[in-house]
Amino acid sequence: MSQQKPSAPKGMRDFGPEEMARRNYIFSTIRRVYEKFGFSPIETPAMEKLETLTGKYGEEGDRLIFKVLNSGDYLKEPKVSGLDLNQIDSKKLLRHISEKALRYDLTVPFARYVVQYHHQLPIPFKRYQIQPVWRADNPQKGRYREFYQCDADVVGSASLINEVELILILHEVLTELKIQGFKIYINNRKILAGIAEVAGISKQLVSFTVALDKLDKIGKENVLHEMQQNGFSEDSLKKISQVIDAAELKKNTLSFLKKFLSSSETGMKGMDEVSYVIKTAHELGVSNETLELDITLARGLDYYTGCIFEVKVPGSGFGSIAGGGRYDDLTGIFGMPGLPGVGISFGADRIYDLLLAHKLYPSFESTRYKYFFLNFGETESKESLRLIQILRGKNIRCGIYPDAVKIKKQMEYADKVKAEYVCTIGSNELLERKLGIKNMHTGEQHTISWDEFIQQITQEA
RNA sequence: GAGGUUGUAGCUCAGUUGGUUAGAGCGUCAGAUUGUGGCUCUGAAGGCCGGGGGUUCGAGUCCCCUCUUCCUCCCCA
Repeated sequence: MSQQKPSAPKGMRDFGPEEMARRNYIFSTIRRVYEKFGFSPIETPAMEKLETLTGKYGEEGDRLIFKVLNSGDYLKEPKVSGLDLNQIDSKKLLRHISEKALRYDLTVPFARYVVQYHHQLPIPFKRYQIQPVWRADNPQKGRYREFYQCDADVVGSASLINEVELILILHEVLTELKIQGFKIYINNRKILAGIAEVAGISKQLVSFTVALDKLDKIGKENVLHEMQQNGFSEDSLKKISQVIDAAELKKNTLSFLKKFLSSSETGMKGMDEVSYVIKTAHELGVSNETLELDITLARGLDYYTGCIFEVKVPGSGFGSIAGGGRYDDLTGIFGMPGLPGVGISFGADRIYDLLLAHKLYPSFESTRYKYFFLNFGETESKESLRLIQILRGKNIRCGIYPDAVKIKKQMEYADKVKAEYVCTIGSNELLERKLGIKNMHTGEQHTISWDEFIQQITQEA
């Protein structure tokens, strides 16, 4: 190769016409359901101020935020900004060279939006947002550096009806996309806090949930071992062990937890919330197999405070395809406390991969042209264009080959773009005010006059 | 951030222990067919073997660095 092969940056992709047809199928399904449930669309910019984003996603999350370099020569006058290059680490340097970043998710920009425009928003405010987000993660299966999230959030209402409705949305979208065997897992941060409280490890809540989250991957023994290494007492481990046993049995988990958490006010509140949500969703048609309490579900985002959801297709080979949860004080960080919120997000790119791997797409036979005109030269093409405009006036997809090249070539092109009919106005047809029409499926061909053709089209339309 | 893996024609890939002029299929282009696609046949073009450095008489092949692909951990959608 004489030149460097061009390519998109690491972890970022192009989408051709075929891929766009499939992606739009996913987006339009999600959008349709969101709107049916009364959500309104908004968009926010690709970049936010760096300070808006940092500290919301945990330590790991902060590392994965794409920072955008300031414009201008920021090293030119270091004294002005108080920058001493001789004694500075990269963290301190960052503040001086970057004050914008690409959004990491859609929830935090939305919280910023709500605080900024709260005076003109109907509260509770239900919005949906379908836009790309960026994470400086290492790409791998189902993981990209640029991917689309499809969020729906309700702010300004603490009612659990919102949780139930979001579950109904998850259920409806995934059912419409014909995804078999998806499971909505639900948990509540208050339950996790309650368990930690009863086990006497409230202070190590994070390391507790991180270890517990790995249960289905590494098993009970290893989870307990990891907790032991983190310095949990024997007594604590014994209690946690009981919880794990109950969780793995998946039978009477609810009644066990109600007993186990009876001494914890927070834990009991979490239980009440989850019980209500599961029961109500069930009454509204979400089956028990689809919606399940999973007390090992933790989720990494720092801002969740109540119910948390995650959707997986067990055995599909893909990670979670949707997630969400309640965040009761996200707007407080931006100076507006007391505005609760809850939301969900579909990972469109993972759904895309999953539908592709399981061959779940309907066929998108998109013929660009119903009538495709060949180009025989200047005078002939003008007549073709006149007819084409008449057709377009009747909302018929049609067009002409722009150059008067060899007919064979034009035919090959018409075949490639899957035109239904090819129309010819050459010198012969021009003289007789006629037009050749070839059906590209059957290969049949006939000639009719221009007037007849227009008449026929008008009748069909 | 840690570990592994991949890179050869537009695409998918061969290329033996280092040894002449790096191959195939598909695609592209031209012709068989002067105004008609798919099928067939004939022919042609197309490569600094990801990039840089090194070992060697000699490197697609061995060594180092870097980028990239895919995967695992971490974390996540």
